[in-house]
Parts: sequence; C-alpha cells; structure tokens
Amino acid sequence: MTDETYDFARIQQRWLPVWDRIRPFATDDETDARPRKYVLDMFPYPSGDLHMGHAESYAYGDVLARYWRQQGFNVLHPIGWDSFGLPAENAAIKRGADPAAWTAENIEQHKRSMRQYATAFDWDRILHTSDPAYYKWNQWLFLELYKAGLAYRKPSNVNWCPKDQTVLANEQVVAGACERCGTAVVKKKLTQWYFKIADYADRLLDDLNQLEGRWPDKVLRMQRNWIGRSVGAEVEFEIEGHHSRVPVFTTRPDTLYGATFMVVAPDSDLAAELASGASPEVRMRFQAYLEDVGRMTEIDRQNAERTKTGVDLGRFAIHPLTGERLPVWTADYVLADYGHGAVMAVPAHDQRDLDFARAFDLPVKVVVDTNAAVTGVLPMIPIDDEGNAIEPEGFAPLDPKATGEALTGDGRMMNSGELDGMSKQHAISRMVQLLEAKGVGRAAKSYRLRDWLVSRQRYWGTPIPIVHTADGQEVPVPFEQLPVTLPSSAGLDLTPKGTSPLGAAEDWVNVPSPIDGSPARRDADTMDTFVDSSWYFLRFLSPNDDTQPFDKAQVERWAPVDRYVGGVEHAILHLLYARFITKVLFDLGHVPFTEPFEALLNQGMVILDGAKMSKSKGNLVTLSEELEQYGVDAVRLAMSFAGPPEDDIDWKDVSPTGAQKFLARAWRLSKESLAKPGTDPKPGDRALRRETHRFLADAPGLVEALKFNVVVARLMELTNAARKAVDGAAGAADPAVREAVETIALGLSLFAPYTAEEMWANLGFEPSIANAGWRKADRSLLVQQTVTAVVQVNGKVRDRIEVAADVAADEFERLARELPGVARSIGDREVRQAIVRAPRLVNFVVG
RNA sequence: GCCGGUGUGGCGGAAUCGGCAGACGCGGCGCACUCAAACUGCGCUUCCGCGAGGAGUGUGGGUUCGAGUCCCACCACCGGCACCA
Repeated sequence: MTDETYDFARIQQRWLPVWDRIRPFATDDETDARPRKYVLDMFPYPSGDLHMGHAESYAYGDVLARYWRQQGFNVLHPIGWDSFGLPAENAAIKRGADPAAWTAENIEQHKRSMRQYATAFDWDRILHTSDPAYYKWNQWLFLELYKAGLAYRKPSNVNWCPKDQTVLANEQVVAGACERCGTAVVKKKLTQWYFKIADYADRLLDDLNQLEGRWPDKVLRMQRNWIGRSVGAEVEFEIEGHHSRVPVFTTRPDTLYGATFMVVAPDSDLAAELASGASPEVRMRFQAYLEDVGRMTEIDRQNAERTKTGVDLGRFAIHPLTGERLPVWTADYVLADYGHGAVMAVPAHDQRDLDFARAFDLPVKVVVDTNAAVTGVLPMIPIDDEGNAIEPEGFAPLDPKATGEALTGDGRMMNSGELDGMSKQHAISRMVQLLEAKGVGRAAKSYRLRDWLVSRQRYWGTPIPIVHTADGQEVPVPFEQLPVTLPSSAGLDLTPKGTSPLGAAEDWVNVPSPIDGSPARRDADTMDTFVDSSWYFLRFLSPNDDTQPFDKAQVERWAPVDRYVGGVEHAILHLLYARFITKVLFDLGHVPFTEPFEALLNQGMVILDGAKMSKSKGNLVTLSEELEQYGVDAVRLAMSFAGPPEDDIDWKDVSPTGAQKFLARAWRLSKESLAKPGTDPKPGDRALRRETHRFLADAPGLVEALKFNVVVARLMELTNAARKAVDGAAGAADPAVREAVETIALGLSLFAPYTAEEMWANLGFEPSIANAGWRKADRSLLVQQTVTAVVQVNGKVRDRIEVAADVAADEFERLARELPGVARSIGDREVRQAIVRAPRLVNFVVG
C-alpha cells in the first residue's frame, strides 16, 4: 500500500498514539478562560462490546462536542459506565463469573473500542457506578433523602417480576410486563423503600415548560402524560358503621347528584375494613374475590375488554348532599393506589361505572342533559348548501342504561338541585364551593405518577445504608461508615429467590446497632440502578473527590448539562428520575439549578430490514466488523449522513462504502493542493471561495439545529466544487483550493476525526485539528453580483433570467415580460397583475 | 379508548419566511481511462410523452398572485399511555 491511496487502517494507526500523547480533549486546566459547554452522552451499561446503537449515539455526541470545541468553547465531554444491574448478575449465575470481574472486563473492552472509535472523551474523568468510590455517594444521596423525609418504607402491593424475582418501579412495567425480560408482572404485598417523587409531581410537570423547544416534544409529552395531573375535587362520604369519612377523588364533581353507588379497590385497606364489618357470607365472598384478583397478571388486568367483576360489601355510604344511602361495592376496576382507592360511581356519565352498573343492575341517574344547548355557548346548527338549517334527526334518548353509552359530554345540569341549568364548567366550580361550604369536600388534584420504588432484591447494586434493630427501628448508617461495601459474591447464592442474596451473607448482614451496639441487621436490599444514574452527571465534575459527592465550585463551573444525548427509551425512566433528584438536591442546597439537562437529543435506533436488531432474530450488524471493513470514519460519517439524528437508521439503507469513497475524495484533495500553508486566499478562484465561505457561514446553524446529515451533504458539495476547481481552470495551485480543502478538513473534523487529522497533516499543519478553531466566513464573498430569477405565469415557472442583484422592480418586470418562454405562455391574454419580488421572482397573473 | 406524530422519486433524505420540488447520497444507465478489469473522473436518472408539452409532495376540498409548507375533512402507518375515577 503506497502513500498515494487512502488507507483508513494506516491512518487510524498513525493518529491514535499521537492523540494519546497530546490529549486534545482534556479539561483539567483551571485557568482556561474560554466559555464552557457540557456535552454528555448517556453512559452505557458495560455488557459485551459496543454495538451499533452506541456507535450512533457517540457519533452524534462527538459532532456536538467537537463542534463547540472548534467554536472556541472549553468542552467537557466525559464518559463512564452504569455498571450495576442485572446483566452482570445473570452472567454470574449462568457462568459462575464474579460480577465485579465480569464488569471490569467489559469496561476495559468498552474503553478500547471507544478509543479506537475516536470518541472525544476526556479520559481523565471516567467513573463507574459499581465502584465503592462512586456508590459511597449513592448511599450519601439515599441518606440525604431519608433525612429530608423523602425516603421511606411502606407495605404495599408492588409490581413483582416472577422471573427476575424482584420488585419493579411503575416505570419499569411496560404494558403489564417486566421491562427487562417481558414476563407478565404480578402484584405482591411487600414492604419496600420508596422515594417521594409524587410530592414533586407539580414541579416536575410545570418545569417541563422551561424545556420546551430544547427537549424533543415527544419526550415532554410522554413526561406530561406519565405525571398525569388531573384536576377535580375530593368529596367525603360517611359510611354507616365506619369510624371516619371516606374521601374520593373525582374530576366531575358536577355529577355528584348522579352518584348511585360507591366502589372501593379490593386490595385497599378500606375494602378490608369494610368487609370485616360485614356479614360472614360477604366476608367469604370478599376473600375469594381478593384472591382471584391477586392471581391476575397485570396484562390480564389491563385488558379493557374484560367484563366488570365485583362484590357487594353490604355496606352503605351516605350521599353528602342528598343523604341517600348508596351501596358500597368492591371491584378491581378501581385502583388502590390512585386517588383514595375509592370512587363515587356516576354510571350515567362515566363509562366504567356504567358498565359496572349494567353488569350488576345498579341504578343509573342522568344529571346532565347532553342534548341541551350549553349555557353561554351558541348552539351550532348545521346548514345545507342553500344555507337552510338542517333539522336534527332527533336526539339520542338520555338513557345510558339502555344504550350502554355513558353521557360524558357537556350539557345542561338537571336533577341536581341548585346546579340545574348550569353548564359543566359552571357546575364544577359551583359544586366545589358547595362542598367547601358544607365541609365535605374541596378542590383537589390527583396524579398518575406514583412514588418511586427504589429497593431491589438483587445482589449487584448499591447496598441501602440502613440498619434494622431488633426492636424494628430503622437506623441510618453513620456517614463515617460509608461506603457500605458489597460482600464478595464468592460463596453467595445469587439465584433469584425473592429475597436479597445479601441476607445470606451472615458476616456482612449482622452488625451492631449504630445507636447502642445491640445486635442488628443491615437492610439486605440494594438500590434500583436508576438511583445511580440519577446524579452521575454531577460526579463527572469532580470524579476523584473522596470528601464530597461533587465539588460545588465545579458544579457552578460546568453544570447543568448543555446537551444530553441518548435514547428515547429513557423518556420517562432515567430522565424523570434525574429531574426529580436534581430538584431534591436543589431544595437541599447542593446545586443551584432545578433542571439537569438544558437540551436533549434523542437519537433513533439502528435497525436492520425494518426491525430492531437482536441476536435471536439473527439480524445483527456487528460494529467491530463494520469498523474492520470500512473504517471508523466511514461508519461514523455514514451514521451522521443517514438522516436526521432522531430518526431510526435502517442499516440496509446506509452505505459505508459511499462514505468511504467520499472520504477518499476529500483526502485526495489534501494531497493534491499545491499552495503553501498560509497562502493568502484572496487572489484565488472566486466561485470556489464563495462555496467555501457559504459552507463556513451555514454549517454552524445546521449543526446547532442538529441537521448533521445536511452538514455532510454540504461538505460533499464543497468537495465536488474543489474537485472541479482542481481539474478545471483554477488548478491545484490555486490558493482558493487550499482554502476549500482546509475548510473541508475542518468540517470533517466533526464527523471523521482520523481522515480530518490526516488531511490537516497533508496540508502541513500540526495536530490536532480538533483544536484548530473554526474559520470565520467572509460575508463579502457571499454577496452575489447577479441572481438567477424565476419568472412565473399564474404561479407556474415559465422561464428563468439572470439579473443584477440590485435590479429595480420595474426594470426587472420589463425584462421578465420580454422573455420568450414568458411571452409565449402569456400569449394574447391580458396581464392583470404582476407580483414582483426583486431580484428573485416575478409572477404574472393573466386571465 | 385517550394523547401525539408522520406520509416527498426505485431507496435514505433535502427544501430558515408560503416563492425554482427532489440538494446530497445510494442504486441504476451511459461515456472516458484500460488489452481487459478494478480504481478514478465525467454525464444522465420523479412520472407520462419521440417531441412540444403535461402531471406531480397520501386523498378530497379551501385560503393565496403563488401551497410540500397555512386551514378543514378523510385515509394509511408509527409512537406513548391505557379501567388513573
């Protein structure tokens, strides 16, 4: 192989050791006065080697990090590993590997691959979450929440994955199945640790407005839906023979007069209490029902087609306004952990209540006349082509019990005492006033978001830093004793069996109480790994500080993250948790901001033949093989050129060969350009200079708009223009050619670091091009003397004309009118109007 | 069911403001170089039509001098949530 052929393998070998020596992406200079940017890629889970998804994500993150660096910013772009979690543990169970050793090997493999992939990471700031030096601060964080009353333990019906034998957070249950393994999730009553994320629901929702335009709309919408704020009222009902009033939440307090029964969730404490006060027969039926419900998987439960089931508890609630006796039922369509676990059933105006009423022949009372015109709103009467009103065929009868259709729309209140005649909105506010005046209710909000279940019954995670004393007290492990390190996995049975394997590590679990030294036991559960990742972006700012989780001065220097890059699969998991923890840290005075990630880029997936790649489907594209065949730069460039970064990339549509050819074309230009470094480009070919400066002017806006594919296309255009100049009149010695090739190299430095560096060297510069700095566009070169104008007749293009850029409107119109194509098209018709947009367009309106 | 998104050549995609539809590339076709090929370079490539010309951004309508872009309705596909009261 000679020096005259583009040889990616040789170029890769040449530059890696150079970069290792000059560390182009170090950020350790405290005196660096440049403005700063923090670009962060979601850190990977270290299982196996990097795959195509990583390659895509890091290619994009690098474009941004390298771009800001060229723009004169001091850019922090660190990497680490989210190294706790199930895969390491499962590998341990399957192959008898030590999770710590398995993890360390994978991290080393990742590091090698990332280095080869030429990611612009600062290698002095790496971290991994299974490092005691990291999870010490995870435990610190847990205790901060605990002290603030934001971490607590409670017994509850939790999501349980029967395969992984562990609890799951709500966010980890997807369509009723375990997010990880796809097994149908069941409910299990367990005492578990929670973080009070629901207390932050309003802030998590409202602060999304700040992120508008900088986070993808899709993610904002998903978070809003997930938090699921509903506005309505709380209404209190007496229950005969029950010690206290029972509150229910409703979004339709206006329909309170239509409530004909009450339903409580079978797995709620209230249901158990009410059943215990009922007849022996009811108690038996309730027990049987509760067991049926408990056996059901989440997938079955979520089936909306399912017919309604339930049990009459034989108890009666008292309607707070009418004093009517309403039967109390229990049914699994009411959820124990939403609102108050009980609802007032208004079958006439709620489809679920109606389905239930029809199944058990309960009364239905209409209180909103949805056929009546709404007060304060002009009724809309449809009209036919002649403008005559079309008389309605006749309204559907207001008889939901017969039709099976609940009347959920707006209308005029009826059968509702003082509310009669009002519209829905009016009636809602009036009813809230009434309830408040009578002391039996109030305006209220409810959320879909539940508290975050953070304990897990697995080995490979951060131990929860709590000790349980013999008399049942929870005692936080004192700070000086942190970290509570994991015991060695040697000798422990890690097979999932429903309780934490740590409980069997007798030497580890039995400790003296931190209070009085009496025998006590460590909490044997570990933390959800989403706790680890909820604050790691702060640890990068002072990754080796063993006195504090993060250095405040460094936080002020770098945080929050300016651009976060990662997959959309974290839209409501990691991203919600990190936002929550940031707000907690703000409230506790640890950070001066409330949102962790200023801007977010969700890259799409790399798929093959329209389907997600997977080993089992056999449609896997192996990154290392692609890199071997086409080289790092071609793969990176092909990723960036494939389409908008947020769209999925089907690898069958991608041509790394095409990318390679383009890189070779660009590289060849750097070998051919003859002008010496520093040659004044001013006398050079003007047309090529214009192309060069158009690129310099446009590329920054395109990068910032994340249109990487367009930037690459523009680089290809500039390369084609330079090729033509070399082969044409200008020739290889023209200084404009050198200027263009330098610009191509600079542009390529965002996408193809090896080739760019090689071109830079060919052009006679020292490494590293990554820090060479962007060139400023010369605006005067962008001004055109003449413009190709378009001439339309009735909006259709009929001809084109070259005109002076400053052509006067009347002159422009006259020239356009005389064009042969235009004259022919107009013929002898009269020109009624001419729209003139000098110097770009004339449109003659003829008729 | 609720919330939202997307429909542009054979394919991936481009088109700051309503103003040349299809940039750039893949694939295809052709030419030059070569004994031949590879490489490379150049040209053509939305559809119909020999051509002049006509049609064209999911479908139907509307606004406008002018619509891929704005408005209304519909169709198709995709995503999120899902008995959340």
